[in-house]
Amino acid sequence: MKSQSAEESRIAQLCVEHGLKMTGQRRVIARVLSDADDHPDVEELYRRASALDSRISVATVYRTVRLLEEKGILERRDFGGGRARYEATEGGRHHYHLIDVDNGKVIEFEDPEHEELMRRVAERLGFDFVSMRLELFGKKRPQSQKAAKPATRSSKKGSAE
Amino acid sequence: MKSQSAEESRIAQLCVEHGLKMTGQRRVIARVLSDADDHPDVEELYRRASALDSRISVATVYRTVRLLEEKGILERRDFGGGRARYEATEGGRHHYHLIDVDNGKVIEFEDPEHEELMRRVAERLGFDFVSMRLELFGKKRPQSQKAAKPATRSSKKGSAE
DNA sequence: CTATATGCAAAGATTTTGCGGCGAA
DNA sequence: TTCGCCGCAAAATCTTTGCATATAG
Repeated sequence: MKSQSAEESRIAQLCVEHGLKMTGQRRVIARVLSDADDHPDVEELYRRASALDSRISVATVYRTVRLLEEKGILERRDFGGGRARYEATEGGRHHYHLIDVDNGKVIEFEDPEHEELMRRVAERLGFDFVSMRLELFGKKRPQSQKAAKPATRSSKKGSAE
Repeated sequence: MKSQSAEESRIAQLCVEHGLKMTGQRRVIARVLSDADDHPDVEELYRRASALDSRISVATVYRTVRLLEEKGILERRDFGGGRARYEATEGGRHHYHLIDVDNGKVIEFEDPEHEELMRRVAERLGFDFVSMRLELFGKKRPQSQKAAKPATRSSKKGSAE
């Protein structure tokens, strides 16, 4: 969802700043991550990366997301379903996730005062705030339309939201 | 959290209320869960349950926690490390978790106004609040000795907390 | 040139499931 | 008696790793 240009993607730049070698594969994965505005799991990242360059293996995707997570460039999410999902770390404001318990859809929302609140909590407990994870689960309020689909717990091929 | 008596554990009672058969194994697992004041993973639950009754298999533990989670009796947590951890759903106030990024220790904290805040967020987005998950990651502040010591307990490396 | 990365496949780790037998209600 | 539950082990997932080769810096 960002610059489709030929220049380095935002995440590729971060990789360089962190002293990582920019191989072809890594550059492609970085671009996929930079362009994503959802929360793809490894399988989905692999699919998207493969579409751009077929010389990429899943192992590399796993190694890359792991590395980027360690560097703080990526954040891992768990929305249930057993697979880790990733999204780029944001610089300033964070956003959180509301998961529709009926269909697993993820809605992002912001809450500016939230992080400040958590910083204070951390401080009160004697910690420096590093990051946070907030997931809200809700049921769509039945005001206007469609009946909720059964809460399918085993979405094998959900890909991303 | 601690009725070591011969009567049904709190969770066992909930099982009955939900129409589940109370087999010997299930009763033991229910007791282990009722007595736990940490966040055991399946392996740890299996260990504790086995100590009370050796005729229990891991498969049953997996099946049980899954069932109880579906019934809303248990909540699954993900503190990183790849394994799901469980804790009993609380009736009234909720507590949240602060994870020490340096050693993985988990500290519980409360924040009464928090749930109300989240209820309002959900409402604003057109949802009814179902539940939430909040994990805060922090680094222990080295400086001020007077920093409030966490009034909660923490854990060990391997199995639970 | 050397430290990193990668592919591939095998190994790990965690969780689920098929099936025959058992037991709670 | 009936239907749910259990143990066992195989299988399904998801993720990591050993090793030989390739390549960025």
